[in-house]
Amino acid sequence: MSPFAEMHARVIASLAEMQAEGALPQGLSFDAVVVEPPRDPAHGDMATNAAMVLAKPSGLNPRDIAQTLAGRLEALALVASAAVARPGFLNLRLADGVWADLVAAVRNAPDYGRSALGHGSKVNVEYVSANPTGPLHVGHTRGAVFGDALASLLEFAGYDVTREYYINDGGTQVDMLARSVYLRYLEAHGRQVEFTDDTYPGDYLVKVGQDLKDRVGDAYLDKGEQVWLADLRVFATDAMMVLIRADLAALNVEMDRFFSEKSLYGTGRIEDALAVLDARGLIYQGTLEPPKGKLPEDWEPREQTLFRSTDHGDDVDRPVKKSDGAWTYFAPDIAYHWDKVERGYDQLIDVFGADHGGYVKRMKAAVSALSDGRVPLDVKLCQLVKLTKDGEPFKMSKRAGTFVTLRDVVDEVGPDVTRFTMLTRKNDAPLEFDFARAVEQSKDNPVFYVQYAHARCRSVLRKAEGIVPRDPALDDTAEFAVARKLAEWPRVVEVAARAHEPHRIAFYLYDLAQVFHALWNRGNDRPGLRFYQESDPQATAAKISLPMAVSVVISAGLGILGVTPAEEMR
RNA sequence: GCACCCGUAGCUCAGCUGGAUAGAGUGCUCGCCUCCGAAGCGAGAGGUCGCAGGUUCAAGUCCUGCCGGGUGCACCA
Repeated sequence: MSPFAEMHARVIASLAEMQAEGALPQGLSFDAVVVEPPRDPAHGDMATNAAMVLAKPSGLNPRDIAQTLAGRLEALALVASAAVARPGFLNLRLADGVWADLVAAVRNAPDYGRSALGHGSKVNVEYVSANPTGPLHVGHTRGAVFGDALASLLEFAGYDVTREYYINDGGTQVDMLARSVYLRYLEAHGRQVEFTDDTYPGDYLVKVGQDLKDRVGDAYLDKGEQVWLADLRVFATDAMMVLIRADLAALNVEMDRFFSEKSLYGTGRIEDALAVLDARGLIYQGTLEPPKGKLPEDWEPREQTLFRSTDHGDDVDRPVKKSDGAWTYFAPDIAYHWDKVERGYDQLIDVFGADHGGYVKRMKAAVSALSDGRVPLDVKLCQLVKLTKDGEPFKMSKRAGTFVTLRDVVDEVGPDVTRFTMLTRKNDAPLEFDFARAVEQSKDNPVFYVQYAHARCRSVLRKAEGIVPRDPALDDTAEFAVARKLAEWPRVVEVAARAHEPHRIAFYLYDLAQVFHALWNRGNDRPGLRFYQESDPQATAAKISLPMAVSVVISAGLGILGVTPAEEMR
């Protein structure tokens, strides 16, 4: 248990005692009471807002509440002092032994920070979900890294997580892909071909065309679409999914499930999902108002089958069937989310590119309607990635020609650097990814800085191999600073998991690395602070708990981000 | 025209889902490696948190309205 969680429990217990003794009125909610690290370390180790949040509902002066609470907490062995500060904060300073105990407890506890927050509830995280029409590009890379790290984070926080990829293999873009492969097939037979606007010109289809030739020989030559289209749709998407899976593997992303859009057609799944909405009176025939502002040239009123998404927070109702009776792209998406709801998830998360922002409300409306509001859907939008090299824009791909692929990035800097760097920004902030800076070995490269801290820990521990750690005796402020930072880890995990924001883990690791490096640097001036004491195994035994604990937390944190901790910097 | 996201130090960005004197990196200024664990270290300057109201003990954080930037806006996916 982290010191913060323990102190929180103590504070709540003390408040309950005060209630029992009549110092506080009955019927108060303690939900808003928090124990957190103060911004300014001079205020102490922890602070609680209990007195301030209880002042109003209890009708008491916050100072009086704080004073009474202070007296109770000071009686605890782990509290060195409790001081009431101006607005009504209660600042706590903990006994030195608390921090030493924490370090001793963490040094062999790889599960430190793991949380029961999720209570094993089922979460489905859908990410990447790129059209199977080509290799993954940088935008997908960010989504892949973000989604994967979020999934790991939720696992670490006690959720039962499924990582899922929705294959958009049902729409017209698959016809385009199939025709493109056909062109490459003709090419493989030595024919001259021309790629039009509605085909994919990328080199990655050359091999697919050749593979097709190897498989069917000249059977499809000079034949119409009706002969080969259906076969090529399958053949081409299968080939693309092989490509995409390999791309994901290069990034160390492993999905639990690939869900095919195509599998929804002709099976009644879409009809079933819409029947659920219909049963709730949310499906009707109607004509939409033309959009305000600029009117599309070819706009004309058409009667369509509509989903009354406005009943669930959307701005306008959305068509599920086109005027010709075919499904819109929204219909299978509804069915897919209905499938997820039926599979019993307590919570759904979709990771989209920012260009799909306009899609969020209708998707939330659909899930809300399908689950009667029981299953929350959180949609995380990932902003664009701007690629640069030494500050200069970096655009062309070696492979795809028109766009930079995931492979281009991973080949250049490796999966670890790719992943960490992608998480050094909040998901909804644009990300500048500089190839040169990403591999630079300096303090302003967070990847290196965190890896370096871990490598230093491991280096010390290799030197001290065979020495059994003793309980640490902390006495320097830099040592306490590291211990305090370690104490924050479980809180960071929970806060990040609750907010669905894995970047918080990356920033925390940077902070931890920073206080650790600071302590290391102090060892320059004060040899007594060094972890490895050449001629004094006893002293070393007392010192190495700290680097052990730090490496435990950095490993765990990097593990969440999907980054391999470095044993040494080479 | 509407919706969503963003606006914080010269620059790139954090800010723990309402807490105390708003932080980090970089850049700038000054001081530090004949020896030590310097792919650096220490110190300093730098801010009307886009603007204006509102909510309350407390607002960078929540609400409203503007300003500026990005994204998306009937049967395409």
